[in-house]
Amino acid sequence: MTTAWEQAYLALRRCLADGTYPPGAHLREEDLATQLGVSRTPIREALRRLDAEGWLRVVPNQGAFAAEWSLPEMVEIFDLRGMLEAHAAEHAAMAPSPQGIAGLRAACEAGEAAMPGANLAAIEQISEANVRFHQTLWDMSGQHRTRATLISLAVPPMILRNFRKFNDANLRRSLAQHREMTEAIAARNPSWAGAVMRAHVEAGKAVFLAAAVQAGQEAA
Amino acid sequence: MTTAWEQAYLALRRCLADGTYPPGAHLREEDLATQLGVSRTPIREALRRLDAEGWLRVVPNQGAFAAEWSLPEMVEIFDLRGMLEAHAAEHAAMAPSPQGIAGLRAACEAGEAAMPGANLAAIEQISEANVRFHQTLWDMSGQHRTRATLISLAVPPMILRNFRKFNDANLRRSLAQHREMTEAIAARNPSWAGAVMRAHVEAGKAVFLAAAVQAGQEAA
DNA sequence: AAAAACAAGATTGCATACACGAAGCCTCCC
DNA sequence: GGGAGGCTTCGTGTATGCAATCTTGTTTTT
Repeated sequence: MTTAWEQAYLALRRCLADGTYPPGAHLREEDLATQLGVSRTPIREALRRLDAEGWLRVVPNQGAFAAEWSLPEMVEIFDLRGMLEAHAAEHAAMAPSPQGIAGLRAACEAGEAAMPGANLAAIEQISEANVRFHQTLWDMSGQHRTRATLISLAVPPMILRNFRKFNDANLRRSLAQHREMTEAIAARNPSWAGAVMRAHVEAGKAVFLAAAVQAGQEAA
Repeated sequence: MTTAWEQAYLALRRCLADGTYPPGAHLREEDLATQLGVSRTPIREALRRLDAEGWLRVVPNQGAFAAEWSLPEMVEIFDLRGMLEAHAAEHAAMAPSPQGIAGLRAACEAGEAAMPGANLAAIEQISEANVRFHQTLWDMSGQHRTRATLISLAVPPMILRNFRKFNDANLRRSLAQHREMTEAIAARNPSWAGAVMRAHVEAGKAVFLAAAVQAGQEAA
């Protein structure tokens, strides 16, 4: 059995990722404690970690507020993600393990098997395979601080949330890029792998920005 | 007054940075609590945050162990620092504020005034001006997540510790690069500023690696 | 003699209780 | 009528206590 604070951490992170707690929401320790069936102590430790990772902001004597993601900040995170993921991809391509390559291929296949992403369940499956692909690559790189930084930038939930904005063409391109990265890594070609990763992240940023512009026009 | 856990966090981080707690050391909550004059609760919250930031590892039911900084990990941090600082320099050069440029110039002058760095006091003054230069640049960039990431990578203490390894030529080059970056930013030339910053960090990495190799030979 | 089992000590995990600080509201004064 | 000051209430910050778990040293068995 894992610790209570870790369970709370995972549960809260899930709620923050899927929008159960909307941006700006005030999370009260007592409520969370009764809701998860534990005391405030493990809740507080989970909140501290979520704060360190950027999921929420803990203001002294005021409590925790779900993070608000401004547009410039999202752009900044996409830029950082591009640099860090390309760095990880380059290192993964230097000395890839057979198991790592097998993991990447499995994630590719899991995503492709769910195409076309017509229904919600298929989208969820592709999203999950998508996150697994990137995390496998981070592990393969052996760059632990890079991986920790990507997690602290809340990249996994960003990937998940942004993925829902992908149309069929976006999904196909994303899966094709995963395939190409796998090939580049198997060929031990760091600059190829890094270049595809940079393009991959930039493509995701473009989808995000297009959706943001559209949302802004609808609001006006 | 800030909270007790934050004070504990800062105190522990300082001790981890300056080697008071050597890599691999087992940090007992009770000891830290009595040592800092607080109870275990704020200590635990500080340890959780330090764990999230990679300063130590908390193993369930076993406690916290100071992180071991291997040579490959230091190289990784230098690489990440190069990317992130170059990103910050590029953004600082896009729309530099007059106060920001004045701050960079002041940091340059403070460092140059202490040359040649013969005695320890002069080295400390240059180090301090050095850290101030970089932090001013981070603020100018407007890239908050980049700044937060650099701090979480423990870059400021790394700069301070590495600076003691600089000889006279290294110091002169470092100060000259600060001057050049200031000029590039004042000229609103992002790629120039970014290129100098990349060189600046690589030069620091080279000094660090040379010292590490020498230390390794002496140990053998 | 070596390995396994056991017991005692130590240390962490979590719950509870109390203290401190902040936000909102009412009252009082100008 | 408006604003300032104090009070009340809610929520967080910290301390303490107990239970669970791990470590370690010793003993017993093979």
